[in-house]
Amino acid sequence: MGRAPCCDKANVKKGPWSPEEDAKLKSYIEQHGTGGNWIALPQKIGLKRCGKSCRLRWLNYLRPNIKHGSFSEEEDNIICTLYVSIGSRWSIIAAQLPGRTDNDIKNYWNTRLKKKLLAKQRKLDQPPPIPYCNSSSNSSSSSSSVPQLVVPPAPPSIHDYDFTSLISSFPQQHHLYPPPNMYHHQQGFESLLIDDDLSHLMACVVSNNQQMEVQQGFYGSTTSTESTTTTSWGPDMTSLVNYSSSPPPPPPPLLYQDDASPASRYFGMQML
DNA sequence: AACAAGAGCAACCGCCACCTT
DNA sequence: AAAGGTGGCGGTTGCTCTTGT
Repeated sequence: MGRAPCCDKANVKKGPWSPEEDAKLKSYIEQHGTGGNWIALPQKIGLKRCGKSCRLRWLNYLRPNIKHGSFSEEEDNIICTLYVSIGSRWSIIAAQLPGRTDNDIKNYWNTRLKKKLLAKQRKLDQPPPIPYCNSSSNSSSSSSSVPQLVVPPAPPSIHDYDFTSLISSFPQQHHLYPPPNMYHHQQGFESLLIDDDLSHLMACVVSNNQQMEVQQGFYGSTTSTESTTTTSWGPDMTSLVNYSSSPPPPPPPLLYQDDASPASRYFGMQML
């Protein structure tokens, strides 16, 4: 059975709102509130609009203290930082920017900020190659603790993301969420860890059998002669890395302070 | 001046979670 | 427990304005 529409589509006006409609809606809500029922509201005030449309118009345009106009550098940084850590959770991002709506931020990201970041990244010099460790390689059989380096056929460029500038823009407290960003998705990464001096990178990938594997390497200015190591999680983290069909549910956001240990400075994984 | 392409943004659509009955 | 109603959200669309040719 199909879902009943929230309103009579045939008798509902669509498209841009007129100043009269705005005035009606604004005046009513300011005097009476929404009454807790957006669907019934348009009939009450004689608007031929869908209740959802009224809600959207109020939240995104009419409600007091809405901030219109260009975004500041600080707002840019907050949006970028949160996008990297939580993805396109626009309502959560909007909650960190008083006066901005999720729609505004979403539009801003899609039309400008994304391009701005890409342009910034293109300006970066050719980065040094990232050493990769193939976790399936037989590195443990070697007497040396230095594993064999494997150059992937098509090495993903971590420099597709400007982590340095993103991390430098972090506020005092850091929100941690598991969702990967666009880059992670493209490369199959589930999460990334970068330590304090930005020289070491740890990436979690999910292999075909849905086992999570860890690759660790060096990043940035560290000399390419440094080795990488295959890492396995400690036993207390097994539940995080051994799942059979679907990723674990996202934990609530965590906070850590700037003086937290380097190991805690990571994206996407909850510290245990 | 006219047209095309691109950018910006308001609004819509459809899905999902939660609540109520 | 199941079904229906509503709010909330993210993705997408399409209109308008600006810029380039």
